[in-house]
Amino acid sequence: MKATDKKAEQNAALKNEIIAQSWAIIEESGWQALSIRRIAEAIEYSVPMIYKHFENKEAILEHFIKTGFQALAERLASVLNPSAPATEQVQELAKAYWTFAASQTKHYEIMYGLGMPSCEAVNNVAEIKQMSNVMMQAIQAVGEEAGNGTIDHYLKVKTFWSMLHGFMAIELFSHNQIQEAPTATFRDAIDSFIFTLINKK
Amino acid sequence: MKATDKKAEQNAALKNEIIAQSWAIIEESGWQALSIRRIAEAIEYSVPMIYKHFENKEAILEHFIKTGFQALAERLASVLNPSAPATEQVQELAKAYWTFAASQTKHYEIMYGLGMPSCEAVNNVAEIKQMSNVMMQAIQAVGEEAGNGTIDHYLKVKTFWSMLHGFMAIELFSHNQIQEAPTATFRDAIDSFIFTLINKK
DNA sequence: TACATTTGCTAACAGTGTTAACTAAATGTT
DNA sequence: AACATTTAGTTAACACTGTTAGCAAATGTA
Repeated sequence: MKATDKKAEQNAALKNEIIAQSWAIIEESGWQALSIRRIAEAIEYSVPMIYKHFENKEAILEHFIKTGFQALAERLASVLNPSAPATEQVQELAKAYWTFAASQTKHYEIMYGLGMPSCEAVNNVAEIKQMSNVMMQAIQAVGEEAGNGTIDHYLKVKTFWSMLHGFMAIELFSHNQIQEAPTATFRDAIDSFIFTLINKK
Repeated sequence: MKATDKKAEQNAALKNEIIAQSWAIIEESGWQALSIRRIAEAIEYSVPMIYKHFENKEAILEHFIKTGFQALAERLASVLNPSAPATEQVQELAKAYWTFAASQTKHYEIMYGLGMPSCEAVNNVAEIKQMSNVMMQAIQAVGEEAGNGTIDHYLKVKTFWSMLHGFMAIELFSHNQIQEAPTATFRDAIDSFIFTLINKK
């Protein structure tokens, strides 16, 4: 079975090459510029070879949606420091979210920019659930630390996520890019959000 | 000059027809499905006729971005009732924003979905400024009513807008549509935002 | 060596935005 | 009325796009 293994390896290698070259194109020219023929030229294979590894073009972009949310979820999880004050953790999460969107803007654009078309996949994307779990953890911790048991955590996570993405979208919309460091507006909004977690209504 | 007037009228009529048929296509199949040839078929003219009235396809979509923000700004302005309590006005604005996005989802998708490509135009779009002016008015009123002079209104408008759009985007992202009435999550978030306008820090 | 399978390609189909070059009709001028 | 000129509208092409059917060459198996 050594031969078939080698084949499988070569197969996987080509698939990785497709992914790598696709990403190179996206990084250079944006995801709108990704075309099957450009990929084919980059991997130095003919067009139909790509369809041996991906059902269609959308599947390639979906791959980047998935890895994007995966990377984001990991980044968020990595700043979750249970020994730090809970409110600080939420701030760190927000900061990490901003930094991800700012430094991986091309990735962020695919994740939300394509968005609606490939929506069926969204609810099944485990990475998104993972992300919201991380948020949930931090938000819950704030509630507990403040002795505030009346919070609807699910509701707050959605609000948190909406706020985070809202700022990113408007930032992209207005300036076509996201500056490196979170703005005062953003930090203020996050602080306000945290405030609503602490204070019982 | 009657003859040239008639020509101008016919010209405008065809332009309107292009817009109308384009919109019909978008409403039926989404803005991704809009193509020059489909428009040409619908207006019963040949393809190059369209280029007599619009520089390119993007210009047609940009037209809908503009009219979209115009309609949104008008809707928001129409619920601005100076004799009502200021906080209630902000709530009404948020509700109106939601209702617009829910009832004119195709329009809303073009306004933000295309977004990044045609970004240069954004800052010049007077309709967006008009929208933020309406928001500014209501937010300012809350601050005054609460005797809170420490608010940075510009900052709060941006936060407000980011929150509103953030919710719409996540709603579209998760369910591919926006339900008719604002969710409890949304109303709660808006109330929290208003809370930060009232309370001095 | 003869057959079967895999590997990869060419070439096409149907669609896209965009434009150059043309015809036919309407207009203006003598 | 006859000619010139502008205008309205067309056809047909170019250079792309995603996708796939069919074929040739290389490989593995008997």
